[in-house]
Amino acid sequence: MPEGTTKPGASDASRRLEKTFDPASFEQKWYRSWEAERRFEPSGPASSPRFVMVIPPPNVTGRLHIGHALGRTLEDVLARWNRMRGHRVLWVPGTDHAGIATQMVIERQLASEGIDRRTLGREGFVARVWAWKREAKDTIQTQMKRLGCSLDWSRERFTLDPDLSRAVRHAFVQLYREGLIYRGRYVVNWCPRCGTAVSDLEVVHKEVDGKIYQIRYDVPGVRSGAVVATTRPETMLGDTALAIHPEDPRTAKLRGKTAVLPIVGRELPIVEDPILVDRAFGTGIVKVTPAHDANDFSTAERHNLPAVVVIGPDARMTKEAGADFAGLDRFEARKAILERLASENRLVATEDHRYALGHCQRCDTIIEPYLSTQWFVKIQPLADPAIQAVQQGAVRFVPESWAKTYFAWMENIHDWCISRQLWWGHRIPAFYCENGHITVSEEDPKACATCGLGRLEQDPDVLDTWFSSQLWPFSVFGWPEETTDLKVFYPTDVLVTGYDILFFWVARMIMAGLHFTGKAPFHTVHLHGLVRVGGEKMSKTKGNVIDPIEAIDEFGADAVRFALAAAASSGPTVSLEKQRLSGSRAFATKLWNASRFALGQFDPERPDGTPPRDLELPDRWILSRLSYAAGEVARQLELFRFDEAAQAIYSFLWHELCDGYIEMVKPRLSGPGASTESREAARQTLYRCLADSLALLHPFMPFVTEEIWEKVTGQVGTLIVTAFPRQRPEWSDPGAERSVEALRALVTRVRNYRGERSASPTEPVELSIDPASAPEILSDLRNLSAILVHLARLSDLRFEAPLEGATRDVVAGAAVGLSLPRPASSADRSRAEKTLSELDREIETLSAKLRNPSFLDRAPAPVVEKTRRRLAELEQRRSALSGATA
RNA sequence: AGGCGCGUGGCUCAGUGGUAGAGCGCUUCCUUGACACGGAAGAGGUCGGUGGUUCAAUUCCACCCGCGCCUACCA
Repeated sequence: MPEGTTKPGASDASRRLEKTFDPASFEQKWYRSWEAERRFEPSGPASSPRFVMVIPPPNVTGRLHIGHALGRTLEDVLARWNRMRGHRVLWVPGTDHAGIATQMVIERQLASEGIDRRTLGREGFVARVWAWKREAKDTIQTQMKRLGCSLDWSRERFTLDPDLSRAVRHAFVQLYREGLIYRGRYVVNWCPRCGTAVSDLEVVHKEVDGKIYQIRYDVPGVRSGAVVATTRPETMLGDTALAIHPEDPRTAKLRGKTAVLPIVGRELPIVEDPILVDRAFGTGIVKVTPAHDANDFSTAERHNLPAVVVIGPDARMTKEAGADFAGLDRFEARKAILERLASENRLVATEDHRYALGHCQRCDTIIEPYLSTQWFVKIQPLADPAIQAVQQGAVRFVPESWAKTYFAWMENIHDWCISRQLWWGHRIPAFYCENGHITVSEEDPKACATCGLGRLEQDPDVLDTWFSSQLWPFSVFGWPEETTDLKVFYPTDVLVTGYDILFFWVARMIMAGLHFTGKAPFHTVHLHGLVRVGGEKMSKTKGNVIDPIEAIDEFGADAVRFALAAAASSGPTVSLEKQRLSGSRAFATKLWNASRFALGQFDPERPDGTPPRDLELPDRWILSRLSYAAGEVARQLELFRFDEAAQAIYSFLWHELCDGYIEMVKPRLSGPGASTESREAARQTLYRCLADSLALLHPFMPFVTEEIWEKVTGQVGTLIVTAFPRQRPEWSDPGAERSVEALRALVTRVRNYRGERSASPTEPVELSIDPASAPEILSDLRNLSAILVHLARLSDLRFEAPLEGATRDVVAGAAVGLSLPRPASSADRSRAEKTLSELDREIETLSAKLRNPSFLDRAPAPVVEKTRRRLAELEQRRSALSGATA
């Protein structure tokens, strides 16, 4: 096959598209072009509205997954759409150091080399992480460029950059001085494997099947002693009291007594505590282990009880646990203690028990509540304004149902443990002198602020990674400096992210933004769903992971983007199947081929897309539909309904433009009988539809639309800044829509009739339209008769009452007769009878309704009227059809 | 335990107080000068169950069943 057989006048290669659609051949070219033309930087007059987003900075732990691709696609759709509607758009890129997650990645790497991070030392280890970070950042950047993200790379940031680190330090110092950061000894969530404290949010609760043990403690003076229940017998070595409810008659005899801790022999006061003890549960007696349970810790504070740490940071029993158990792992200790209790006859009962147990979000190790000195943010004073901001509408969630979840969490929020016993992150700016004083300051202090001692040591710990992420919407612009960028681009407009980090990040950004800048960091939060495949979370073990780059290689970036946007409904899951990807690629191919056809019509002179005055019915119809589609895309995008917006442009382009309009006008474009004026009207209309479709689709499929745009308009790389098409009231033409829809219905009816009569598509069918029917569309139908004959492949079309023997029907209000030059078979007749009985059923339903007095009485008049009309239509069809079969 | 959400054709999902929609898949036909990653026609659903409100419920309410997710200090 000779490539590109030339048609007369079609020799200009710049106006031709290759026969095969190959996205890889142009994607990178266009991204480089946009970058070179600095299209991703905010531009346009300062008076035009701005649209600002910050990227949720991906962790520098590795590669982006398909979930990132979803979020970035939605953001890019918004960025490109707003750019095209004339906004000054800024979308800030960057990455997150992701303290614990990244440190773990490197530790795993080291482990595979047989190295422990401690042998490298803190500096050596951190240097190694930095080297990794540079690599990971490049990978991530390349991935986002492949996806087409129109991020302003000149403003790229990293949470450990010097200026962002300064923001972190400033925020810490400010909160400390305001009394909103404090240091203290409390029970925190401790991961023994990671060797660090974690926040409540980093603990994943999972149901486990375990046992609950009842243990008898001796109580001098009470023969039966005290039986307590526990799921964690190993912690009993750290008991410092028993607790009962002050109003529980069952345990009244224990009041004021002292119990003896088995094995250890320690005397335990029996305290009365209505908060800790639930009268309705178990024996009504609770063991109090202040060092290993947060509730017990606060109980101990209320009653002035000591805390004994019996499990160390490595989850092994401490010296305090006694010589028999010290050094044992916590679960080995449990076994040993149970054996001892059993041998002492103190184990009263062992029952199966299902309960929730905290696991480390990162490594799945069972979390140990651990008494240690940590830094905390006092959160209530920050949470209150953040609650109000959402209540008062300064920040809104889309979908709005997330506000409920937000409130529920914010209203029961606990202080935030922000210190981490890690090496990778922002070091806590607290310095200790030998006298135990703390100096907190933005610059490294030379001497203790309290006693002036010169020898200071900085706190070895780092901050929770989210402490810096919460500052992201303003730290990227140079806060706390009053930079120009901060003034111009903050607060931002929209934040797009998955709902899984609503608490981790979104809520904290709102709190931090309000506290540090006095402004909510964005007015709208769009929370999208999580990507699932076949209803399941993607996981490497299930082998259903879709890698975005592999998908782009296979289907093209535009198809990946379109599939993601089209799948992004308002629900909590975004279901992505491979078939969706191939379906989106087919759509891109369809656009490609339709454009090839159109380009063939635009020679030798390129139309300018100005529809002439003497438009014909199909032209007016498609422009009316185009205008509607343009309005619909914008309306849906306003609502963050990316799926509906994608659907609107999809069905216009494929079903109306390609299947409808192009097929209707082919004879006018290339047929011998068409007049120059008629051809010109079709060319201009086709050009307008194609150019506007490219623009409407560009936010979703930037590469292929830019590629075709060049061929269609002759402009290179300008689609990205072309005005987004708007709904045009002057193009709205309900009359043309009605007539052309009627035409399409007639064509379908004829094809359908061939099916009923088992006729081949080429068998001649005669159609007659009764001129007495449907007077309002009759003249339009006469105008459209050439198209009707062509599309329906009619052998004859007459505007007269149906002939004897024809199959009668009513289509779009017009009484028609259809006939083939051969008699109907019995099969044909039974099909017709089936249609009739279906009609009868529906007629009966409707007339029953209209016979119902309360329906007539209470239903609104338009509904009754509509029902009447529908019934009349059905009866008309019925009598037409039965006339033919009778 | 509480909260939120979901249960619609084979699959994945939209949607609405007035006799159900899309994409994919399936069946049949069509290699017609843009496109077989295509065109045409078609089959396929008591909208989880039971009650209630209503002239009318897939849509609103209650309860139940099933499935997710989030939050949670019941020893």
